[in-house]
Amino acid sequence: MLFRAKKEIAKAISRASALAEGEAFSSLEPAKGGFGDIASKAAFLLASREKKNPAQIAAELAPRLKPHEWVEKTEVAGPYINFTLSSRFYSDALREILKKGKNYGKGNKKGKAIVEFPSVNPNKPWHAGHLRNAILGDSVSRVLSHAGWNVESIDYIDDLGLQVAQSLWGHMNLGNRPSGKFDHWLGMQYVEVAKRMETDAKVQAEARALLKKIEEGDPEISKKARELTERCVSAQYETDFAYSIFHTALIFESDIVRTIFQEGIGLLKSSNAIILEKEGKNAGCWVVKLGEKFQKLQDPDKILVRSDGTATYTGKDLIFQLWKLGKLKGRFGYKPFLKQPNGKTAFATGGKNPKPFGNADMVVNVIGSEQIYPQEVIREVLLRLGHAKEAGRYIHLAHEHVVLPEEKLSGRSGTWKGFTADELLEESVRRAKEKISGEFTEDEKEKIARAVGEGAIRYSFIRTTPEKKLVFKWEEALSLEGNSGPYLQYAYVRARKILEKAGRAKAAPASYQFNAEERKLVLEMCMFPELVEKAASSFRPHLLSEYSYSLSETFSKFYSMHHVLNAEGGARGARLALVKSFEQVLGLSLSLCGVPLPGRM
RNA sequence: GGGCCCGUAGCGCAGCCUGGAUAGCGCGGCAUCCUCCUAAGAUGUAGGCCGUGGGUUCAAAUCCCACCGGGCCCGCCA
Repeated sequence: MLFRAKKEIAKAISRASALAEGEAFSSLEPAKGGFGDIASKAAFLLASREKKNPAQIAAELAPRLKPHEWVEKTEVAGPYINFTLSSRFYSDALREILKKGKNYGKGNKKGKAIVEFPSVNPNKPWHAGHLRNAILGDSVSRVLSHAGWNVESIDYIDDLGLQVAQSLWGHMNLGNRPSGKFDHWLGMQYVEVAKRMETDAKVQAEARALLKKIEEGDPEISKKARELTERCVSAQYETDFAYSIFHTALIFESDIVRTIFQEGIGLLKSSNAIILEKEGKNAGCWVVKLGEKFQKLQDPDKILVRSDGTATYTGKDLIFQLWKLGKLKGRFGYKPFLKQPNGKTAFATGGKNPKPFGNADMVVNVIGSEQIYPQEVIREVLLRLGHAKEAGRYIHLAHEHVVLPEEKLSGRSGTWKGFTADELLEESVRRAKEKISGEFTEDEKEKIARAVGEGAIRYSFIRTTPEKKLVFKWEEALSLEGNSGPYLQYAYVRARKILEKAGRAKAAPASYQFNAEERKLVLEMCMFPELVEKAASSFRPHLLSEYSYSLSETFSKFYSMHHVLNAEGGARGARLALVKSFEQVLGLSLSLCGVPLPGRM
């Protein structure tokens, strides 16, 4: 609706000036406080072209504009031409938002996108850092989906790493009587094994031997390792679910090795993207010669296949990415793995059922920024394999890490203890519960605190841009006031409460004259579709958390200044329509950020 | 040696892609507002050479260059 209004204004400007409609359209921006609703910078453009004073041009141009019934006022302020939208526009806009309901801001169909996150090693609980990755990945999935992509959220389970071998060693030698949540218990045991490995050569040798057996597919050891990792992953996913983070499929590395590895290696070797090094320090390895594009690297050759025939991490990842992009014929067999609270089953490889997963038009990998270089290598190989289009849609969504004020979060040394995703949520819920005043049953309190506690964390983790390091402080992460998740939830609940008491909401009467606070609220709701598109195309869900906050702020102000239920005449109907659409839009926006909607607060 | 990211109020952040009207927000400080759709709220106020120095431009927090601080990367580890 706002788009159409801008289109109309652009048309009018174009008709009255030398600007093309497209230029006129891009000269439009939201007007700043007190200057109407939409501002045009067209005069600047014309001024530089005609070598005239922009203010003068604006003054001449404005009176000749005959926009549309949606514009009620055209004013000049220096070089700016400011448009004030009419009440007619506002009532039309409200009607449209209400009509579209859950589909408001929904984009056109765009193909399939695979989003990969968080790929945590399956031998420890998630800590705050993994949580940031997962929240980012889940939010991006939600946003892309609303923007029109068919999204598959995929988790890569590295069940062949040394970490798993170490945990298996611990399981076999340090006792296997888990207590408490399995991933926590296993994680603590891993810390112990890692410590021993540093000092005890025997432990190291035995763990390495186990790793070899796992990699070779030794029937007994592989089975044990798989059981261990699946059990750990199941425990990790309880955390996943507690934060409303969901997946389509879990791909185990052991299944990658079994199913597509040889084919992938073969494809690479037969291409001219990588070559077999005959001599020098990399003799016997298959490498990508990065010399041309990565000139200043200390070593411009990246090894993908070692001289013993095994693939490096980047080599394996490359093959997996080729599968995601539909470049390999091999297909995984799946089994239902976990029933998720959103009603959808998460599948895991290692079963017998075929599934149409993979073969994506776009790949988004949510991985720490320390992996920028290997991710670039993969993109470069895609290019050399002739997949230019795919390389363009191979996105590394790089993010910085969560650090503690004094140290880093480390799986091996156990600094995560006290900062696991589970402990964060528990503490957050506890703080939320403490704050609940009103008369609620214990059960209701628990429900509210769950939603608020979860919302506080999801919001605080998503609101900072991914490229910024996040120093974890309890007070900030779990903030319940001001710019925080609960603030948004509170605004939502207030709107809901009004609607519950009001009965059926009707459309705004066409003749109603909207006041300043009402206009601001509608205008902001009109921006939602544009925001969804922008957040999706830039892979920045924090744009939507910021939007949600701003929208809630506008609503809170409206709420404190104008009554709805006991408003007189047309105002009641108009405001109810306004509140109803606010509840819809904020609800949508919050669900895209993964902030749960509480029933009451 | 080279590359990437960050640097905006006491603290935590948004804005930078796509340059324009007084640089926004939260916490903390101070001062107000609950007989009224729940105050997890609203209002006001103090607080900023937008890291530094150059350049481009009619116009720079925003674009370009150099530098300074902090983090990360350049492995036959993952």
